[in-house]
Amino acid sequence: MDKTICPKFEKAMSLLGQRWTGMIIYQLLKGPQRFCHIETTVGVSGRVLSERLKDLEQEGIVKREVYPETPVRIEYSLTEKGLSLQSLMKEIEKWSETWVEE
Amino acid sequence: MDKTICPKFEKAMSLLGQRWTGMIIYQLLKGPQRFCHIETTVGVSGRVLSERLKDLEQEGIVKREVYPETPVRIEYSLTEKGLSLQSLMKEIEKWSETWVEE
DNA sequence: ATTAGTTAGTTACTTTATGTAAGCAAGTGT
DNA sequence: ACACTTGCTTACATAAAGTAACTAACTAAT
Repeated sequence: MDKTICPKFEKAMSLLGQRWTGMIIYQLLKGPQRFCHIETTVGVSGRVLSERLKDLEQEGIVKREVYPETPVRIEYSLTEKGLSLQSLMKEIEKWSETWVEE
Repeated sequence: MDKTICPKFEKAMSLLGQRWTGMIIYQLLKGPQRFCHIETTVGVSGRVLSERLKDLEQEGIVKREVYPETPVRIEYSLTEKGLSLQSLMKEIEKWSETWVEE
């Protein structure tokens, strides 16, 4: 029984284990989308969504692109690093299908 | 682009996406262990650990066993449902090794 | 018999995170 | 000028988490 926990794992967990972060990534795996669409589908408040997207951008997981249309369109999408979380999300999906009851 | 999110996935996420929950499960995958050992290795406060262990027991993920020795020994371990999270944890580990820098 | 030490918590209080709802900037449409 | 859009931010209220002291139940030592 090891006394210590891998710091990389710990960092990954402190990211994914944050409220809403997983749901936001899961939602973005469906394709690039704008702020208010994530807000309504995920059910997170704009205040927190804004915070999370900034964190995820900082971590290189999410990319933000501005299209100066009218009204302005800003699209959030996953980077390579973000997309690499797909198999992980699939695992959670699989687990939930087997073990979670509605 | 789907408008809705699978409720089972959502429930799994609200569990695993809770602060400390992932770390506690990860730690318990190393084997059954007692309260204060989890507390120190994971670095979670006793107050929250107590709360989480109750939730996880309720969800059927963690099992609590009392050994009336001196001083009393109480061991927490994973149930079958809890152990089934191993591959998921391995995925997070794998991802963190590839993408997280210390 | 009193004092100290053990584990597994709980309790009261403080700090941090999140929710809620209103407001703002920058633009178009009427 | 005024309403309407998106993508936020701000101020304030509530919920969650951290901290440290305390308790229960027992042993071991003084």
